[in-house]
Amino acid sequence: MVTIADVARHAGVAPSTVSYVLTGRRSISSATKARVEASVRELGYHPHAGARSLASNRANVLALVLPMREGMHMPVLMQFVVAVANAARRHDHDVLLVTADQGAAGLRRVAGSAQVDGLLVMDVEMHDERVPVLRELDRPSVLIGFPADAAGLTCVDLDFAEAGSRCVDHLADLGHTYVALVGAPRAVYQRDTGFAHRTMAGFSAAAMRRGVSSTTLPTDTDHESVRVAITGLLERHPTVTGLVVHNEAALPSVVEVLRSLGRKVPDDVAVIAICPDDQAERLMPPLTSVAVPAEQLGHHAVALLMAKLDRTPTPPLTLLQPRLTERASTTR
Amino acid sequence: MVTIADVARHAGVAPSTVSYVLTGRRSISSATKARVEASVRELGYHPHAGARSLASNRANVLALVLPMREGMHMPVLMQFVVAVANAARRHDHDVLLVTADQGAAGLRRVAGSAQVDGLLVMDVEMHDERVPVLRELDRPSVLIGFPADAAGLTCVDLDFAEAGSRCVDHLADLGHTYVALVGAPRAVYQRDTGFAHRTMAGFSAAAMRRGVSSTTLPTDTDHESVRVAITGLLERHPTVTGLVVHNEAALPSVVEVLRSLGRKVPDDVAVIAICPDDQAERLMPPLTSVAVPAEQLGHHAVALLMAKLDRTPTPPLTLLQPRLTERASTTR
DNA sequence: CTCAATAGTCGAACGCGTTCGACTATTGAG
DNA sequence: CTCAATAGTCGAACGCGTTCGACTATTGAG
Repeated sequence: MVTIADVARHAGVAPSTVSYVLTGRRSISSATKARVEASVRELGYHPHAGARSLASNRANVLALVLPMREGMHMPVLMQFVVAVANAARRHDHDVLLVTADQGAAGLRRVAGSAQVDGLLVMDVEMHDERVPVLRELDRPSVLIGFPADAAGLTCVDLDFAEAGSRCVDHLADLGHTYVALVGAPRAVYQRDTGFAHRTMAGFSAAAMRRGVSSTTLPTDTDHESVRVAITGLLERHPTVTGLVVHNEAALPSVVEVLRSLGRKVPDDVAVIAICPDDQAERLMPPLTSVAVPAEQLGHHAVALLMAKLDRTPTPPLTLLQPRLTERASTTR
Repeated sequence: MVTIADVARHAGVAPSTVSYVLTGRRSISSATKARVEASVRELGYHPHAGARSLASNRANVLALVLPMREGMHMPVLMQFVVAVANAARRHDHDVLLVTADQGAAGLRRVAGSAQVDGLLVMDVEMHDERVPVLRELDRPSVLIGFPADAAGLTCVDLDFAEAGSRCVDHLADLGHTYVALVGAPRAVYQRDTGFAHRTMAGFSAAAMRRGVSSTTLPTDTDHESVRVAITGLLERHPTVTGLVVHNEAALPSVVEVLRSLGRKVPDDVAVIAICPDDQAERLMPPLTSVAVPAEQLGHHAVALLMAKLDRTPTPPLTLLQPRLTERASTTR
């Protein structure tokens, strides 16, 4: 293994000089800098991460804490993970995975051992056992999603209330007077998942504001449950002409059930989904949708965490604005 | 921050004794051990990861190298990532993410800086630029999937040839005499992705062996492409009565196109998918399927890598056997 | 031209674990 | 009972970077 001493010898300078070239913490003459950089390249030198972390008190690693529960929508999750890893690299940091089932102890472990400089916590719930732990850690963190009590924390998320509201506005603009929200499985609401609640709140508030009638129903993801739910919905509320679906996994079934009931999309029923664009595009007809901007969220979360590491002040709460894309499921 | 010296002082022993209690590398009297462990708990001591890595030459971190290209199936990927992270924890290791776009340089960086003890490389292609790099690294690695030249490497994967073959056998057992493989997008075959080729080879070989006619076609994932492909297939080969679909993203569209063409599943056309169970269950009718055992693959890959770290001999090639689950799409 | 400030470089100390050799006390074989 | 082997513990050295203080050479202000 090549050490900084080898590089120093090769370049004819002191080890500390090599360090200053690499970290840029003191000015170095351009001649020396060039010589050292050539030696680094020639010897294939990579600083020992452990030694660096020990000496500098910086690991250049961020923890990415994955969601607690199953039933998360995998594609969005994965997009997010990749976005975070890439954004971190652009800031010269790596990403260490901490999975759900390690719980709060996992956070204490990676922070306590100085394995990471900061933490990114995904899919935070309203009453999340990890939130108080984050507060007591000596390392900065950024939450994706936000808990009931966000005091002293930095949170970032899609503005789901605005997403729900935007969907209703779009339908109201098209002349619909009775709209329904086909939501996440009941369990998601029961465990107080913030984003599901916020979508619903935005949806209902916009319906009030626009003077359109509205109803909401939680929906499981298996085909039979969706069939029962949608059939029941249209029986109880026969004049509903617009659906907002905030349940990625149930989406294909919703479309299929409408067809089997003889309801044409968009002529009889207009449909808007809150889901990734590629999924909306793949269905028949392609669905008007509001996308969860996983990549943008990931980048933003990393940027906030890096700012906190630099002790730059950061806003406690960032809400990304949703983007609605019109497709065939709402325009006749 | 609490150090080993603090713990030693608190327990009234030498730092080295604390180290021996924690690592178990020398025998310690149970009285001393208990006292040290109590001090560790009381002080909330976590060994500094960098110092440990520097002193012991072991980071207790594995690199997980994500796939090179887009178009991977996200849910399976994510399942795999989580399975790897959990399995690694059970062996007292953490997982560092290395994304595709870092390429071979990323592997050199994390290995060269001693940030990781070993590497897990996902979705290896037949001619993968990362393979020669893995060979020259001084750290062990395990590949998921396998390249054309696997000499000196350890690989693990689902036996996709057997998966393709199992599907044909199932259809042949049910009396089908003409079967088609609806495969991945053409691009996947063009870039020599091993698993797609192997499924096709197993499919074709089994058809020969069983004396059933067969055809294969690559398929893009958007609805329109699937419609064109399936319609064309059934026009050119009107007596095809069994489809094997190895393309998760196209699956909903395949089912939908068959319906729109008036072909009943399973009465007119039987369908078997190679896809995760939950997806097969969610479609209508639920599909007979061969699952990609992401979790099992993840565990196995980690177990192999840990064995290599312990210098235990490991088989160069491990193929996990596929499991076929019968559902409504093949039984009348 | 003088003196303070800055640029550039070095050497030593330090960060926090693990490991090695040495030592004492205990155990067990004969 | 003796002596070798083992169990248990300690202290020092070590791993490899970064950072601090010190020093020299150079620059720039007046």
